[in-house]
Amino acid sequence: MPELNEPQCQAVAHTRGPLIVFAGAGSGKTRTITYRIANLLATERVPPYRILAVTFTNKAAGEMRERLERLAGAEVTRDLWIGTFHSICARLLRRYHAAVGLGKNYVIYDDADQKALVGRVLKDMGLGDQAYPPKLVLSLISREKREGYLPADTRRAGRLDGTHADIYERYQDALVRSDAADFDDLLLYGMRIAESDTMEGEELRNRFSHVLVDEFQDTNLIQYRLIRALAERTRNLCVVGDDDQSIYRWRGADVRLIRNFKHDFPDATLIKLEQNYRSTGNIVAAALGVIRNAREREPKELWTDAPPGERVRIRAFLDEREESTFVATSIQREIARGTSGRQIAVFYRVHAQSRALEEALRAVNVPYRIIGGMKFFERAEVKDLLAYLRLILNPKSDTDLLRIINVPARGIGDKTVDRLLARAAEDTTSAFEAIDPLIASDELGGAAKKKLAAFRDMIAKLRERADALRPSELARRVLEASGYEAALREDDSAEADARLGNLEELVGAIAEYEEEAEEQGETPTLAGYLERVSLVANTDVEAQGSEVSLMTVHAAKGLEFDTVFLTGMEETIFPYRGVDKLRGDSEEDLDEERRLAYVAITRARRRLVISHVSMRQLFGRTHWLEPSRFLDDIPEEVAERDAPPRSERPRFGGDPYRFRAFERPWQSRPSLAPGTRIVERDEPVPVSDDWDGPEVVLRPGATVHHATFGRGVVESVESGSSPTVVARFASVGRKRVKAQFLELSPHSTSGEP
DNA sequence: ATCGCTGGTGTAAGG
DNA sequence: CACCAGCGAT
Repeated sequence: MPELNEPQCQAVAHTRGPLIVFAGAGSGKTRTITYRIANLLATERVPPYRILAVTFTNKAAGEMRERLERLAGAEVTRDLWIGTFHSICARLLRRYHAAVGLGKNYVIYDDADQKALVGRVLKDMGLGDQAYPPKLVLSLISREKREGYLPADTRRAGRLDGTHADIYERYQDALVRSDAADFDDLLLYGMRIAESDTMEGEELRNRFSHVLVDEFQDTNLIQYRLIRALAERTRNLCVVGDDDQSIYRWRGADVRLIRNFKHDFPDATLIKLEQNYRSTGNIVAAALGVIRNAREREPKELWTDAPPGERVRIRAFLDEREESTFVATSIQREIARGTSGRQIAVFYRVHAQSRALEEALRAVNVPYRIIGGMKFFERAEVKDLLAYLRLILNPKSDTDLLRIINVPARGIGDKTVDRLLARAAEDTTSAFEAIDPLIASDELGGAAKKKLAAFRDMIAKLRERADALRPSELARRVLEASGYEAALREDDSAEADARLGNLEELVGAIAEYEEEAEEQGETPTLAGYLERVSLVANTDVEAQGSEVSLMTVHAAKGLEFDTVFLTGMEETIFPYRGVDKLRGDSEEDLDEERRLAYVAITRARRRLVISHVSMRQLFGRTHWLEPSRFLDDIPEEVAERDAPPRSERPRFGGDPYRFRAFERPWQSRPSLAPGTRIVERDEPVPVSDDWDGPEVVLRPGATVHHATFGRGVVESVESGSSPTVVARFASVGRKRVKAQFLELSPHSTSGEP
């Protein structure tokens, strides 16, 4: 295998027994994995259906399948088991659903469904939102599940206080009665079956001869137990990952699993892929500078043969508008020089940062795509149609029924719904099943009975047709029969138009699924489509044509681009410091932020531009922010900076803002202190020069605030060592004041209102 | 039953 | 700032 280096070859050639591969960023990991599977198929003659490969995203699964198709042919790859933990488990549960008490047509509840469900449980129990915030409750429940505890286990182990244990139990009961599973259930159920002493468990443990897990550093305990059980018999378990890129601790991933793999499998072969083929020397050096300071690391060192390339650019701006404009115009310039937008990405730590970037890109007509963020499948109308479809398939799903029973409005109000739920609770049935008995009772008025019956008949009728119709056709009938489409057509707002468009798109997507399924020789089914929809991540889409990609750093994992803009490199943003007091900034949290920065940097092939701002609008308030500490870890010789590292820079305002920003972010609005250079410029992009202090753009038209005079508008500026402005104040008229006594109002530099 | 307002509240990352 | 629950008005 001439295209592989020595350790890569070893990994490919390894066919028996446990194997752990530490694969550094850009070390040819995907190539190695695909070759290894191809080798198992071709040389070892392992039947494809005996190989299981777990990837982190559906997209990664698709890419791996494609690559293997080229190496081994489509007939072979079709039978391989490749997918995310969740999709693999969903697939297993299609077969083994009865073993965990699920029905054949069980539905998968997403976050919103979970929230609705737990909300109902809390209401039933008479618990207030303040004492038991649904989000917190759900995170506790999720933690229990991720550590393998169902309600009875939690209670036995005394892991939660009585009330929380009760909530958990009720919540889980409701799920079971709805014939539904949440994301954690998929994994937990899969693991339980795989470990169980039953026929099904036995069958599962004998099913695969080779198990491979990619991105193993982001695996949680349940996932680990699952694959360990699946590989138990042959012990042909290969895990691939990089502890330096472990960034999902918050959702239960345990980096110790990769670090301690050798404890569980002492005979495991250990291979390290340390040569980076992706990035320039300077980018690799920058990444190493940042990750070197992580406290715990598996000993290894990324290196490269590549020439240094250009320096990593570090740019400072006043606010996110300037930053975004700079990013947008830089991209525009780069595209003008011939780079495809598809080779360019903009990263940010939190979704909220995307807004300013979008505006700036739109202003210069650069096409872009947001990866992740508000998802298509989270739109109300899309969820509504899917809820109809799910209810048709699974009448027990109360969450779906409650979502659409009065959408569009059909005169079934809260009172009626409450009675329906009460009846369902009394009979321990689903809400749908409670419709008939409720109508038969005398609890309702004639009008309500009629409307309920009409709803029941509509769903029942659709259900009768469900098997005979193609899913996309059924979806169309739903829109018709429910009056949903008609209601939107009535409404002539642009919003209603957009919703109709989205519904059309959804029907189109279902039709697309049908074609794909048929191509693979499968029968398209509603259940099949719904499962797929539940499991696609919003990050699974990619940019098309010449679109620039915008995404969070988390979504960037596993991707690479010629040019990367890493924005918002400020303390509080990156490393992120929530206003949430429960989550402090433990060393572990900080380490994970550091690894996240490492992931971001290592995505870039040729050019890396890092930016940070002095003030940023967050949660509706202006925050004054310090440059990220991670910038200090990038070696001087590989960087080209606007401003010197924090340690060498005088603090302006005199106070340690980073600290203040953390404690009371929105109250720390320092004035423009001495040492701040005031510049007058029309060009919104600061240029780097020999200035080594903070820089603020202040020009006529800017709105400022003075402690005594209040709000004012700048008329002229005199820059210099003691910058002074003439401003007109609402209270006292025109005054000449030193800039250090002024506060700058957000966005005032634009000169717009 | 539905609309529309307001005031209080929360504000990371994703399968 | 954006969202939503809760409320009063229609």
